Amino acid sequence: MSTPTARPATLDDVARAAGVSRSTASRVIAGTGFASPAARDRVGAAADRLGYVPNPAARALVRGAGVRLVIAVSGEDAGVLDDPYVDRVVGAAARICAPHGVGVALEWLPLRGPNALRRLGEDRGVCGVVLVNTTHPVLDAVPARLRGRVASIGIGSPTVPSFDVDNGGGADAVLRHLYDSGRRRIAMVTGPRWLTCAGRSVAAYRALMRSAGLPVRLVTGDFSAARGGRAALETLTRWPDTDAIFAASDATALGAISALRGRGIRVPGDVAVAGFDDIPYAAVSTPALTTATHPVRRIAAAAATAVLDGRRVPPVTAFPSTLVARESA
Amino acid sequence: MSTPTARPATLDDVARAAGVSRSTASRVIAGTGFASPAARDRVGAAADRLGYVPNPAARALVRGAGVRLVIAVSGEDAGVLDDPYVDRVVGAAARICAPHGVGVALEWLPLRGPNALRRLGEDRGVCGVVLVNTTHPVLDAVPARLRGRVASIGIGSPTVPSFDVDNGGGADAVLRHLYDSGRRRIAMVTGPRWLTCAGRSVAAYRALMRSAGLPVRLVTGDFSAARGGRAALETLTRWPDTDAIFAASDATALGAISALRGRGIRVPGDVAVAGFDDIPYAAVSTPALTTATHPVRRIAAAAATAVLDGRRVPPVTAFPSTLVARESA
DNA sequence: CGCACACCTGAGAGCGCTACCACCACAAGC
DNA sequence: GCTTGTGGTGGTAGCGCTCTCAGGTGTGCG
Repeated sequence: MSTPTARPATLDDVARAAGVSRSTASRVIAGTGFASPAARDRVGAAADRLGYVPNPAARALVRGAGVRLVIAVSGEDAGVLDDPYVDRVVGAAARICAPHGVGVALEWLPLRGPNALRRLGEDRGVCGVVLVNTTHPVLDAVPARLRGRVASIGIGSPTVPSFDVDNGGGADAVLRHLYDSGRRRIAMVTGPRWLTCAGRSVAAYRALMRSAGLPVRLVTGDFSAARGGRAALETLTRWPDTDAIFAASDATALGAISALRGRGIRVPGDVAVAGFDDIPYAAVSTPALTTATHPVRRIAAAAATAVLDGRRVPPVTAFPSTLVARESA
Repeated sequence: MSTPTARPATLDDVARAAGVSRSTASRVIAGTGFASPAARDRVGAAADRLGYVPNPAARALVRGAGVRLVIAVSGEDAGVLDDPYVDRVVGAAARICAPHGVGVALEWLPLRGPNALRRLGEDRGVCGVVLVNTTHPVLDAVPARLRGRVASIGIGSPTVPSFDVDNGGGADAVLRHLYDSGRRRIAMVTGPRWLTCAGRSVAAYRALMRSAGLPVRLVTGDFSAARGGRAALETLTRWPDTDAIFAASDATALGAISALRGRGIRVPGDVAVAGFDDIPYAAVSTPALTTATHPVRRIAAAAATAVLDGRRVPPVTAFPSTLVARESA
């Protein structure tokens, strides 16, 4: 019923208890190779009885596998690791990894210096890397050992599969909603300029403005609420007749609404504001935020799964984004 | 400058390159035992040149150390893992663990069945556990192998150190603010009933109400926005003259404000609403949320550090919580 | 009857590392 | 001279597991 000693059971203990060799026990536990039903039953029973859990370190050592999945986040400085978005990615990945006996580590990957991935390549403890907000130089410098064990949330490359929300589709849905509700002077507060994947929504914005014959009004943001507030004010200063702001993130939108309210500008009365992400607080903000969904957890889980499985996956997986029309636009 | 082969360098490679034995190289790298300055220099140089990174699996195997820190979250069901609060804990822990070559895994620890920790005790891959929202039965069933390698965010026990925000102090600061601004019919929406640590703020509420001779109006919540909205409405139904609601979390407060607004009740005009946590969105909500700080990341980082170091720490570490007075109360 | 070909099993090497132990050189003390 | 350190070093046994390889026991077939 319980382990005789304080020491956790090893495969040897299980084999002895089941009356088979370590090899056979290993085969049964790992589910590889041949094993008679009888042996299978006895080993299974012994493992249960002793509460046997394989030692992932030993397993990783002999298989050369690694025990750690690294979430590598690029950005200006290590402060990007303090982002709620990054937290959600890490949380979702940590949940996926747990049953595999794999842990998740969070590191900042500087934009300069493509050698950062090299260190992770040398570290045999690393079984895979999920890149977040990365850039092409990084994608092009994947060490040989990590080939096929890297996924990217955002842009990808021929060798690194990409997982992301359909930025263009989501932006398009929001912008059309803005247009359909009569807005004609629509400005956009973007994500950081260096972030290529954020460019998709900007492209959708430009395309729609052009096809509708409307002016393009772009202000660079960084996904943060603080920057969103400043960007909204800047927008109204440069183009006072703006009647709608599309923010690249909900945080930005919330910051914009707050700043606008501080200036006595009504939302959505004077200016409609829409975001992107549909964070949990979007539904209970005042006014309730109109936005497009961004299934961060599902994206992160898919990226982690791809790395863990090491299977071939399509080069690009885009998760659909749908409009959530509430009150702010 | 670079590894000659595609295979990452091993300690043997370093030793050979430095012209010393593997033992000496190990001593220098691990920083244990004697080593002459000359040997130290040569090994260090060789390690740099080869880009040597120790294999954490091998190290863990021989030291019997474990490579994974498990964040074990208790709650009604596995859905608690989807909480932004949990995400922040995991993010902060993952950041602390990365330099140690340790990964973080996220698991749900059912409230029933104290044997859940037993499995983690049998798993030699687990180097420590951080309990979140746990209960006494779990704390009293720590397996021998994990003794001294468990920390709790929330309540602790004689053997498991506790790290938490000063719930009582934070609640007290918010409630006094409510009282000082003239509110006299103050209701509270609590956290889940089974969560003992949440009881501290309830105790502070009861104490203040009693000493001020005010009526106690308690409604049970669960920290969520949805429940917060329903709880606020319930409060106003049961006690229509309520002029302030203290919510045990910002999400709850935001939900309450949203629901109140839906009923045409003005915040803070008719009812003041205050939260607890000071989440990033509290500053940009409408009205800006009055709340008390809750340094989740610092708490999680401290808990992870304690587990990683394995050093003795004080049984209780309470992080101060301060009032952030904004518009909602 | 022998031979191929399943299916199944156990011995044993070895993944990369640390830690124990034996050893060596040299200095100090009787 | 011999002992007793003291600082430094290398040999080597394993940590717990997987996986290859050499067998060993059946069945079907020429």
